[in-house]
Amino acid sequence: MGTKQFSGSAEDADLTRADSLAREIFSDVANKWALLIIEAVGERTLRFSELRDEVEGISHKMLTQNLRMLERNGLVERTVHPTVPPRVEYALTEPGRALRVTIDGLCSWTRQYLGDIESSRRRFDA
Amino acid sequence: MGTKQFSGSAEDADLTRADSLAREIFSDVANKWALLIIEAVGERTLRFSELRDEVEGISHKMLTQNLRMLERNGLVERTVHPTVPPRVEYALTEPGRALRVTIDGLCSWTRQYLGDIESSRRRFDA
DNA sequence: CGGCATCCTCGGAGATACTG
DNA sequence: CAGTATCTCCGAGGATGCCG
Repeated sequence: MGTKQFSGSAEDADLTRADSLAREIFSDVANKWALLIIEAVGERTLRFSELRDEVEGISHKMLTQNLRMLERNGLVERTVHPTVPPRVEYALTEPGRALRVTIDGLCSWTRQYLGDIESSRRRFDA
Repeated sequence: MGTKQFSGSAEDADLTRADSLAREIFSDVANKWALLIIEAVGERTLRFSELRDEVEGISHKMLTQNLRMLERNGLVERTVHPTVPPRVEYALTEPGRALRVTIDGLCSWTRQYLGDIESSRRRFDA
């Protein structure tokens, strides 16, 4: 990205480092599955299998991959209960909850403009 | 997605239709390049080549593809000036500007939690 | 049950070149 | 300058199977 999105005032020190990090995070987060997972977890605490049911159409593999990534970035917290069978639970962290607020905005936006978009599509496809 | 994100109260009539449309739109929009392009356009009116410079790392092809998609959904408006050489300009529509507000939120979020995320990553990678 | 590894494929995405 | 088309290739992502 052009840098304008992320760099604030900045002493210009290693602005580029921070900026490339920002781009990296943005790429992680600005992806369909990641957003849907965060939205799905919400304020609750869900098991792996519950999440898979919740996030429609996601594969086992994609779910694990994205959960790992989100855990790595500190957006979800993973708790393993050493029972048998194993029980693993996921919940949003504070940064995760903060992110969810903006995702909620995205969802509202979708709902709000659903009609406009649909008709725009019809016009375009002609 | 689990439906809960998009369906409001809903008469249940063709809720599924609206819901699958919402999912489709979400997939279109919740992608790195689309978001970066919308953010790049902002309140301005940019030419194709300006956009390519603005959106760091995007290829000619990806830019056209995404611009078509955004135009189809009515998020950007494409204006062709019949000069020579041709001059094509892109600007956000009302829905596009509304979407940009939430993207701004995403960018702020990234800036705000940059540090937390970086240290979380370091912890995880150990 | 949740996670990881392996295999395989299908299409996303870059490079290149041509038109208006 | 902007857009389209063709070719190619790499890797995202699905399916499957095996561990703890």
